[in-house]
Amino acid sequence: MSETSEIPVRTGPRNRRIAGADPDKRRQILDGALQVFTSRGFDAASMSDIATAANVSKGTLYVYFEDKEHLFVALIQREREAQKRGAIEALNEDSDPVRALSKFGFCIVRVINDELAVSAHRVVIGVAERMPDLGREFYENGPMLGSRLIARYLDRMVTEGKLAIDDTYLAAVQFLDLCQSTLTRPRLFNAVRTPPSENEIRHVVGEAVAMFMARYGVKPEG
Amino acid sequence: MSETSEIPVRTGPRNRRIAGADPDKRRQILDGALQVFTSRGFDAASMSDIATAANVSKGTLYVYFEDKEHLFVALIQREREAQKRGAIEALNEDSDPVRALSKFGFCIVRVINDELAVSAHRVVIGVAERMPDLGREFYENGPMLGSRLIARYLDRMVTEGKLAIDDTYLAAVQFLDLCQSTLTRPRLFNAVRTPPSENEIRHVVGEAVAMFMARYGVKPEG
DNA sequence: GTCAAATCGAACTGATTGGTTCGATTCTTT
DNA sequence: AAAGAATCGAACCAATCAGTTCGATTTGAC
Repeated sequence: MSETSEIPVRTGPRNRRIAGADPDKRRQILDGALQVFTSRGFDAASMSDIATAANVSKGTLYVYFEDKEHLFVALIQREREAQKRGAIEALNEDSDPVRALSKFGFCIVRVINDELAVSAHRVVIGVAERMPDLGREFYENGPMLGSRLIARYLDRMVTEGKLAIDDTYLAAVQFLDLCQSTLTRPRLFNAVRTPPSENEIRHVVGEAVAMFMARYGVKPEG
Repeated sequence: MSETSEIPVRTGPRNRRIAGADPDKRRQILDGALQVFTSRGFDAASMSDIATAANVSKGTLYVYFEDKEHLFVALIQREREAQKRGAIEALNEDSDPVRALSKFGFCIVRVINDELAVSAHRVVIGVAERMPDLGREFYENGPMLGSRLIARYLDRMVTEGKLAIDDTYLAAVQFLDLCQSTLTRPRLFNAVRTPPSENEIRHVVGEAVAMFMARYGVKPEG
């Protein structure tokens, strides 16, 4: 499940690397696959194209990945993992909700609207009907995880009396959705071809925080 | 652009129907196409399967639609049109923002999370990279249109002094996103296989309205 | 009932693709 | 330098699929 990104460098007899176990080559293949999959989608991406894009022979491709679907899954997991790391380190432990939420919202919205991330989203959603497990896994370890992270932070703020929230998970999702209002959806549909500027993001996140505090902030006095 | 759903019944000499102009047959084909496209996605859907599902010969299929892509576009436009009609009639003219927003939110969330609508969303997003025009068109005449509708209503409420909003379009999108928090995204990724219950929808929409009013409602006094 | 046109259906074409094979080549270790 | 394994690359196979063709059959206006 998460033995994806860190493959130990296995060696065979006589201390020689085993076929399909070179992590650099693996990365190289995944990079090529990323290009092709994200620019054409799952079905229209041909294995030959991927091999070419990765500067690898088709034979080697199949030494590293047993078939197209496994390659795709491995790729998605790698990307998801990268997002996860980004998100986790973005949630700093600022004890001021406004500062913490602003910072986190900004970071995560920027990541989510990045070219590659949007493409990956599109592809996963596109195959979700035929590969429900992949869709669910991606969702649970991506968006849902981010929400849970924020929810935990909100829990703390509630016990510290800095926020008044009944359902912190719902509140977390609300916040994340607000941060993306007008930004992410048009990108998903490819109606806007470039990521939002940092200023746009800052503005929308600012409004999100304002709305969030209007609802869940504790009044200065009773 | 929107001559899609109402094709006049053209007739040829001797008052006979022209090939590929029977609206019933056209509907029949689109219905079959809907089944196949939504259950398999654009690429994996074969024209033969569609012909079978529609109870129509492949030859006839190609009489009515010049190729796979045109068929798909026609189908998406029909579905989008249906959604549009649903949304427009849902926005009643209640002068109480809480009631109006609750009603509208509920209706639109139910429509959006319906089985077919979600599938259509998935497919459009999935091909958005290769067919950007379709994606944009679908977005602008779907989600974006809904937002604009609400924005107009909000404008009115603002001039009537019932709400205090700076950017009504942003507020509209925020509201729609709030209404879907925790509901639509997992459905898109197929992490939740059934539409939310009416009670769930009511609850989330209720929270959305509460949050919206906390931010944009005018204080009773002061 | 007749006749023309629409539809059927079933075979066919040409192109693409996932996946395999295998001898030639390049690394890497000793 | 020599061997042994990974990699290359280019041909190859079987399957699938978009789109076409055409004679047989149905339909509907007269």
